[in-house]
Amino acid sequence: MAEKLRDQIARKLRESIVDGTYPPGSQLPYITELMDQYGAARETVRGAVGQLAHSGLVTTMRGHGTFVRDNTSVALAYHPERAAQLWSQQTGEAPAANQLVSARWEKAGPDVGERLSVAPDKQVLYRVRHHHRGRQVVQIHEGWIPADIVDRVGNIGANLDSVEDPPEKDLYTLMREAGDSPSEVTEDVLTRMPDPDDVEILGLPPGVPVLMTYRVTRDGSGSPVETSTFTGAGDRISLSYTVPLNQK
Amino acid sequence: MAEKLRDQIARKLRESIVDGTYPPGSQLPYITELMDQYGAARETVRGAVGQLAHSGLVTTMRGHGTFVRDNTSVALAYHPERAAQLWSQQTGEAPAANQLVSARWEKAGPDVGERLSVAPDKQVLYRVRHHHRGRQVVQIHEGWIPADIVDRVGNIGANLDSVEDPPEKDLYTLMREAGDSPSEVTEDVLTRMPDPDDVEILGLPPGVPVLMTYRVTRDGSGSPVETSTFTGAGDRISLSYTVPLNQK
DNA sequence: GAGTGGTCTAGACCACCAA
DNA sequence: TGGTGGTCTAGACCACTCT
Repeated sequence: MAEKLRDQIARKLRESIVDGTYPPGSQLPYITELMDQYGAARETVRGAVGQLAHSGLVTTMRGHGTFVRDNTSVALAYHPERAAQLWSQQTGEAPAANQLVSARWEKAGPDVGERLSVAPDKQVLYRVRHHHRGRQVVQIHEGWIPADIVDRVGNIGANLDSVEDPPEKDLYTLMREAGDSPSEVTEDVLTRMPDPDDVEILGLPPGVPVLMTYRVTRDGSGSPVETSTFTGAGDRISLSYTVPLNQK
Repeated sequence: MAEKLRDQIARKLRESIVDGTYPPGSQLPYITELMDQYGAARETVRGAVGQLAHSGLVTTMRGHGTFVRDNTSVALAYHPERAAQLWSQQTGEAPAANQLVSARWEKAGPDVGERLSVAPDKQVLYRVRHHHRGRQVVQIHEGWIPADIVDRVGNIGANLDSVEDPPEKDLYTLMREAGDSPSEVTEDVLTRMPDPDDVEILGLPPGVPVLMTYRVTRDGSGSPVETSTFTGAGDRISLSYTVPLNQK
């Protein structure tokens, strides 16, 4: 079967982008020009451009035109080993800001309960943080801590009433001081398209997926002391892991 | 400003999906029914359903209807520590198959050269593998090995002519036997939307991103012995990392 | 005001599937 | 054969930006 007109337009535009005819930041022909060029109707051309937009290749700006997106810079890298400051820029800039958005007690529920090895009806401290870079949120951090850990660590509770997150000691340091030393983290990484809430909070353009990280932190005896879910903006986040290999 | 009709239809359908009115696997109303229900034109309804499809929530099947996708099972997990067998199913099934697709000598180029710490014009062995689960490819593995490593390891070359990948010793084992023991891997994880090639090879439905993993394997002295790029199907792949934390 | 992309329509025709 | 979703059209009107 013949190639659809819309797919053909999209393919040729895509080829022109990857071969450098339209470098990052440059402007694609106007929709009206593409209509003339391919003898296609408006909605057909828009469908073709829409394919590129949903692939994250271009961005459309009403009143201006269509522009090639620059996807070369995924600046922020997350290293689990450095949970203390959580963020390090690959360029060596300062860590990203870290804002506490909400904190409350709730039941663990089946998912979090399994990750923390506690019963689903146990109370856990649920906290949400937004990691910023400039004014933009680049990652949503949801964390759950069992009640007995909170009791021992104690001053986590001080954060409950403060929305502004001071440069306090991080959770891992507090846990060590309380005797619940975290010694190992396991992180499962997945990807998916964002839901409307993610788009809203992270300010995601079309065609950008999110990185999901499910973390469980354990103490020396293997008992979970904390679990977290991270939702990162796919165009601004990368994760970095360094793992030793078992020698033969 | 009023909510667009298309967005309104999409939002209500989305809400009906998440609240269980349309559970995974169930069928959404036909386009013609939604046209009547909302008094909207065909293309408007299709745009709304298209939003859900691009979010990975539903799948449309010509001649049948629109169905809610089941995204609960991301069965395959990748553990870098177990590079020997590369894949382990969370359910404990056998590792996925591993097919050598191509192998050839080429110049490292700037990107691979930097990752391997060799000059861009140095020759490297470039190999492509497809990781299968059943008949489907779930991950594309591109690997680059410097010429001097290949010389010492030697029998990597045996794979050059074979398209079927026998259950041979894996690369890490061969390297250890040759004295180039890999002792550490660094993996950078990103996500993006697939390009048409990815869609073709991985058989990706609309609205599914890919997981990109950039790996560098180093020996005991910190010299790179291998680098790889993994492109994983976002609906069938997860990565799993376990990292020890530095004790205070 | 002129030009951009965004929304929406009513209708035609095509490709695929089941009975 | 009848119903499904997919493609494409020609045209109207809207929202936004710059001059």
